[in-house]
Amino acid sequence: MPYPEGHKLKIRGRIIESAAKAFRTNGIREISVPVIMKGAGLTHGGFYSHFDNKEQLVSETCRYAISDTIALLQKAADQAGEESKIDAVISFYLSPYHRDRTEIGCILPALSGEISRSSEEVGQVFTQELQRMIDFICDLAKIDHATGNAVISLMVGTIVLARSVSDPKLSDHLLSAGKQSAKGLIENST
Amino acid sequence: MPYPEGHKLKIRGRIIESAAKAFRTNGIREISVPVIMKGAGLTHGGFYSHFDNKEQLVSETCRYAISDTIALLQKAADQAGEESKIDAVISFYLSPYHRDRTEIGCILPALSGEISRSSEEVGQVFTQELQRMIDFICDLAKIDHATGNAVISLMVGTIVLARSVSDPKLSDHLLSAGKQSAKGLIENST
DNA sequence: ATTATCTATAGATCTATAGATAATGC
DNA sequence: ATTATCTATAGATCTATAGATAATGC
Repeated sequence: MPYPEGHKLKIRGRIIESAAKAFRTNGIREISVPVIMKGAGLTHGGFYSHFDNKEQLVSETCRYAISDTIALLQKAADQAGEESKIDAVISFYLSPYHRDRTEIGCILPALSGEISRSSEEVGQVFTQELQRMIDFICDLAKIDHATGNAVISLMVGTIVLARSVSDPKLSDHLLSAGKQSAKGLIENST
Repeated sequence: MPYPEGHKLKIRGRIIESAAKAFRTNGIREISVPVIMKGAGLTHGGFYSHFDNKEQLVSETCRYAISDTIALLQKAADQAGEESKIDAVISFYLSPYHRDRTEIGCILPALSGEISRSSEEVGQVFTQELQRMIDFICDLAKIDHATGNAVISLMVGTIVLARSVSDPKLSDHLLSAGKQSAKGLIENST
């Protein structure tokens, strides 16, 4: 067996990480395979020995990136007291920090538009991972699924708009209005 | 003066309409100038006598498309009784019909991701038009701006997710949860 | 000896431009 | 005579592939 055990898998992981970062910042269709490979320290020719095509990379990156975000939110929850875990998660998600750091942020607001125009396979991965994210929020806030769905929709929509708007004041207002209303939805359901 | 009065302006309008339809369905970066021009019954060479570049078309199309959506929502409001105007607007926006007809629907959920990566000029047009949409909702529901912001964010986020998800049942749940919560937010604010 | 990565390239786009042609009002 | 549109093309991408080269374990 040439090359160390799991070498290829490690490289594959690095390609996905590079893709996640590039997609989050620039969108899926705007980032080329050569750019992704360069981000992983490789040349573009080798890409096709790791993935069948770009679409397959998109779906694997989608899974990786949403898991990554759930872990990030979990960390925010872990740092808060029992009573305020869900508040901490919402406050982090709807913070200016998260709005401004697309390169490490949630892909739901950044890439949903493109994902809705992607293949069935990408849609299925997205659905699965979104479901996990909804469950995470419902468990944490101890709310029913209907409220959980609405809270996630509100969080995603708020970041979508806050990132699109060129007026910083309006953007901040969108964030704080979203935060207040998300917490309101949760309180009114329990 | 060759060609009838306002001929060029009419053609220009047709290019924007064609762009609006194509962008809504396929996204901005995925649609080429030749395809847009074909949709307007023209060849691609003439495009640059109407617009400086593709970016300029994007910003004009953005303004046109959001105005168009506000008019559509106004129509939904007009058809409802005084007490239920805002409900009619929310119900239309969060209907399966609107979710499934991206080609005539609101561009906020469809194109915000790409718009946040567009030029400053596009961002400004978007901001102005979003502001008009927020005002429209606030006036109609007689709510403060904070609640209006959250209601729009919730509406946009709900459609974004409902369109990305491959499971029709989850998609429907997202719509009805969004609808219920949007109405709840409005009731609790007045 | 075997596998991963790189080099080079085919073929298909894309935006944008220059110059030719067609369509109108005078 | 004047303006709008079309034809043709330059130059820069993009995805994907084929074959050469480099890197490892035996």
